[in-house]
This record gives sequence, C-alpha cells and structure tokens, in this order.
Amino acid sequence: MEIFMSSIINKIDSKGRVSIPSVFRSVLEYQGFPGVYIYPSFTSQAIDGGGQILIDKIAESVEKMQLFAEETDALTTALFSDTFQIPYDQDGRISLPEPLIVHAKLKDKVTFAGLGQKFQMWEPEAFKEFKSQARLKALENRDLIGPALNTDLKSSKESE
Amino acid sequence: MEIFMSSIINKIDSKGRVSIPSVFRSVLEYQGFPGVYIYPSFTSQAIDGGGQILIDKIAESVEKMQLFAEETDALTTALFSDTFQIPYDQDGRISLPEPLIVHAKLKDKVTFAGLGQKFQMWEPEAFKEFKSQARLKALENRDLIGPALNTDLKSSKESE
DNA sequence: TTGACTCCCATATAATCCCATGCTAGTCCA
DNA sequence: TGGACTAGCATGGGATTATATGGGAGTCAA
Repeated sequence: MEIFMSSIINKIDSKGRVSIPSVFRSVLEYQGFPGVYIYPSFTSQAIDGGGQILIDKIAESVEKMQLFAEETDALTTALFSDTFQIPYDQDGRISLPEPLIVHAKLKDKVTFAGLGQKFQMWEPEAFKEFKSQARLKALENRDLIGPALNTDLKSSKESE
Repeated sequence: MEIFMSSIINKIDSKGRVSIPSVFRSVLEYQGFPGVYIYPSFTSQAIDGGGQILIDKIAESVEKMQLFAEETDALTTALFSDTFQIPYDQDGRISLPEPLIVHAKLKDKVTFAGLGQKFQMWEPEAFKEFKSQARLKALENRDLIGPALNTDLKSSKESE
C-alpha cells in the first residue's frame, strides 16, 4: 500500500514497546526503510510519523523556500532536531523516546491514525476528541475536498 | 464494467464475513485493486465504498495541501483515519471492521447500493427508507441531472 | 554492574485459506 | 415447451496463517 489510512489502537507494554500496525509497516517498507521517522506534532498533543517519503518531502519543501543559509539552518534544526529515526524490530515493534511520550501524554495505549502521507500517534481518548472535531470541519468545507464527502445524487452524474 | 450500479443484499456470516457482489468485484478489479476502500459516510448511517479510482481522487485533492498547516491535519484525519483498505479473499469476501458495523448499525444483512463511482453499504431496512426519500429528491431535481434522464426516472431498471 | 535495548520464542486471538454445499439463472436438447 | 444439465455465485465451516503481545535471555555502553 502507498498511503497511511485507518486507525488502530495498540498497547504499550511494560518495556515501553509498541507494535507498529501491520498495515502501516507495509507502507513503510514500500518506501524502502523498515522503520519510522517520528517527531512531536507542531499543532497537536500528538506524535507525527512517516516514512522516507515524508522526510524527503519536508527536506524538499525547505529547499524550495530559497532562504539564506542561516535561515535554512534554523528551520531545519527546528524541524529535524526533534525527529527520531527508529527502525522496528523483527516483530514490528519500536520503543518510544521519552520526550515524545511526554509530548503526547501517552499512557499504556496508542492510537495510530493514518493521514495519507503521514500518520499520527495519539493518546486514544484525545484522538477521539480530535477526530470528531475534524469531521465537523471537514463537513463545513465539503466543497473543497472532493468526491469523498458528496454522497448525494449529484455526484453520480460524474462520468469516466 | 466501469461503474457501480444496482443494489444487492448479502448476508454477514457468523465470522463477520460478507461477499462483495460479483458485479461490484468486476468494477473493482477493472480499477486495478481486488478489494475495497470503505469509510463511514459523513452524511448517512451507511458505509461509503469505492475502488482505486475513488481513493486516488481523494489523495490527489489532498496532495496540494500544505505540509504543516493545522487545517491539513484535521482534513486528512477526517478523510483517512476512518478509511480501511480491505482486499477481498479468493471467494470475494471481506470482514467488516467493527467501527463501520457500528456506524451503519449492521446486523446480519447488508444492502450494497451502486452510486456510480462509489457504492454504499446499508442496513437493508434503513436503505429502503433512504431510497424512497432519494427518489423524491431526484424527481424534484430532474433538470439538474441531464437530458438523458428526462424521459422517466422510473424506467431505470432497478430491482430489489 | 546496571539499565536500556534488541533478539528470540511462546501464545491467544483474529484473519484468511481452502474446500464443500446449495441456490439460481441460463442453456441445451428432446 | 418443459425438463435436465451446467456455470457462476453466495454461503458454511474446518484448517491454517498472521498479528499483537508477553516475557526470558543476550548485547552493548556508560
């Protein structure tokens, strides 16, 4: 598979390990690296994660900004200094870095939520809350989004 | 065939499996992936589904969004976190994820309803109710739909 | 030597494979 | 025209495999 989708709740065991969901692992391996890149979300109490493609895109978008050297350094430092590259073990598990656990207020369970090009890791209750807000926002903006939200008859006149 | 049409009622067996109707499978395979993408409908107590083309369209509409915008996270969460990619087995069956069963209030039967580029899965009684409403709406809006249908909507060869 | 991490193996549960059965619609032939 | 045969499809269920999780043992570095 090529993009991250669906959401799965997994357990953090007594050693601090957590399984990367199988469906996510297949995306990551498709991208070439059997592991994750994770960093604290800028806007939520969650952990952002992705594979090689996400990291490449971030680096690329920094380049496109055509900043002065020291600005680029500052930006990439901000982006990457909190980023961890973590290969998972043969059972598909990683152990989460302490700073990220703190940032996302994780206890003994994690929701892995697919967002397409990346995924997020949430404390499950916090994610439920965030998701219901997200669905409301999506409905308000349904015209911007495309085919997913248009369930009424009008959408059926599309041809192909 | 290229689009999803007609409606079929299939059974959910004791293991939670349900057959994707054969006519739908041929559409899905024509699109390149022998399985379905399904997610809770934003507007109905039903499951929305589609094939590779639908998900490509959604992914494409999202690709241009900004990488680090808060709104982007909300929208992609709404679109992807509840979406499941499920290949069907060699008998053409899938097992439905629990959250979707709950959302659509499914018991032991499902109505598959073709909507052109996508399809929906309904609890059969709820679908009958919905369809009679939809038919009324369609008659009111017949001018929007195009000259092809302006003879008589009822002439479409639906069965039940 | 201690603690953090990884490797390796065990297990329960869930998902999938594989084969058998029965229904339905269509076809062929007398 | 009607009856038997056939092919495709949905369904049932036992067998097998995959996945998440728990825990012991080994490895490495401070």
